[in-house]
Amino acid sequence: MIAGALDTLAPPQLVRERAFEEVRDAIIAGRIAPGARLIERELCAALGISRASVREMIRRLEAERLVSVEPRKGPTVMALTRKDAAEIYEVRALLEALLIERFTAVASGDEIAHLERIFAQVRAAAATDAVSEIVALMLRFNDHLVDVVRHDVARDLLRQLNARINFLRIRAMAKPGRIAASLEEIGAILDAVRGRDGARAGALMKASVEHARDAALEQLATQDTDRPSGKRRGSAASRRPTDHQGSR
Amino acid sequence: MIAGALDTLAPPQLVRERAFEEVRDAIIAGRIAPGARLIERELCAALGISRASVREMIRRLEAERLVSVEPRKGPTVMALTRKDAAEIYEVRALLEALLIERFTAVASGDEIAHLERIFAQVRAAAATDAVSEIVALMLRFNDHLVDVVRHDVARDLLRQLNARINFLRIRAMAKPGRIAASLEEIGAILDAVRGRDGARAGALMKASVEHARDAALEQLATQDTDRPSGKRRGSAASRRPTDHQGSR
DNA sequence: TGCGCAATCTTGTCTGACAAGGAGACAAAA
DNA sequence: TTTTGTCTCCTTGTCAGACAAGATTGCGCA
Repeated sequence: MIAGALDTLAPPQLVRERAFEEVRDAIIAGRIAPGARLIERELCAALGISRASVREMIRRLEAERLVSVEPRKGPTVMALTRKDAAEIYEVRALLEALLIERFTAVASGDEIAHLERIFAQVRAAAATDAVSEIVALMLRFNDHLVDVVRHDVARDLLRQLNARINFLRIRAMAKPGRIAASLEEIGAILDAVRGRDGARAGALMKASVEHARDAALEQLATQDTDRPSGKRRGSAASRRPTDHQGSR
Repeated sequence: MIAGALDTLAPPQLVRERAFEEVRDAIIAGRIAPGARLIERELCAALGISRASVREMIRRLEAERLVSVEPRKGPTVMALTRKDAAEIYEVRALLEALLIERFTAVASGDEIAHLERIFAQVRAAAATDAVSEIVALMLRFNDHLVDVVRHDVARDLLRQLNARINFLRIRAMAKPGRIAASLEEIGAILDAVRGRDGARAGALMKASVEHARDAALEQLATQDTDRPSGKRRGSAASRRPTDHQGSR
């Protein structure tokens, strides 16, 4: 039996896939500003691919709500409204609570130890104030939960939601005191996990994400204009041209 | 000032949009069998559109998990595994509980009355055993909740999840006794809503969806093969050709 | 019966084309 | 000066056709 000794071969990367990942990453990292238009020609030139492939990629960005497309106007990078952000955090709270609760019920000692190892990395990153590093590690924390719990649906949904708020999470985490609060909350969650108290771990997780939401909304409060209501256009970022320089 | 007197015009229906809706409806209604391959050329012919449009539509079906695409093999209609179904119901339970709880907190008397009117329609349909009618009305029940609560994120996610399990819901609802049980549960939920007891309404909703899940899984238990594991192909439906006859 | 190879499909990608909707510039009219 | 009409340019939506390379299938052969 060879199974286990070899990894399955990575399927040949399709042009449209790589293009999607490239643009998605640029959007969630904020390298393309919210509100910026994505013009097919420019994408073709920047990525070196044909319009057909660009358009297929855009359909996917659209379905994942990373861009919004108005017919005959083309896609613009989605600008997160305050309301969207609040809703995403709410759903995240539910899903992550579910995951940690399940995890507490089914994880082996090793798996819990691995979770704690990730937490240690988060703390290490926190010591250096590497904010986006911290957020990235917290995503790995999540990944471990879904890996263990094997909840594909929750994983997909969280991936989608996290992509939309990634930038906001980083901004929120940069708030003074936020890192320390986060660490403490996660510590408490891990205590509950160690004590195999799933209900408690779930409740703590839910509360933790809701705190994160509050911090994020405060960040947004200063300069966000709730609903992009009808007529008004050109709110700062939206007329800036797309910015591809960051991508290889 | 004219604003407010007029509604914004509906955007012109794009070919790719109509095609998407057509195929999506065929899939969720089961007119195209799970596992069936969707061949581009056949879709072009059946829908009377070009390959480019077909391919853009497929990207969206893919993102919504209605088809799964393997590179260079093309899309096949997603076959719901037992595990997927269980997970979808779990997330649905969380989201719908959230919605009914919010609804209970914010709904006006009129809005509650409208919910009860929809429930009356469900009961009417139940009297005639029109199973798919019942499920459709229950979706409208949901729609009313999200309309009132205005939770766009939850609405999107539920729409996506419901599309994937629609067919299963219908099958589960056909089980003897299931309709009566459902009606009773919804009745209890409405009582809680009327009494403005959000926590109770949420808990009842969660339990109700979980009951539905159990019924659905029983339906699936009889003939489902959990994971489509690697090599094995051609499990009954998957070699059946696509079936477009139902669509205009 | 089982295997290997060639013929046939099918997908992935590119190119080029064209109609029609949107946006901005500019001139004419009130 | 503000409003309206017109023109031009840009961009999207859609189509047709082409071709390489990976998948399938069926057939002949052992």
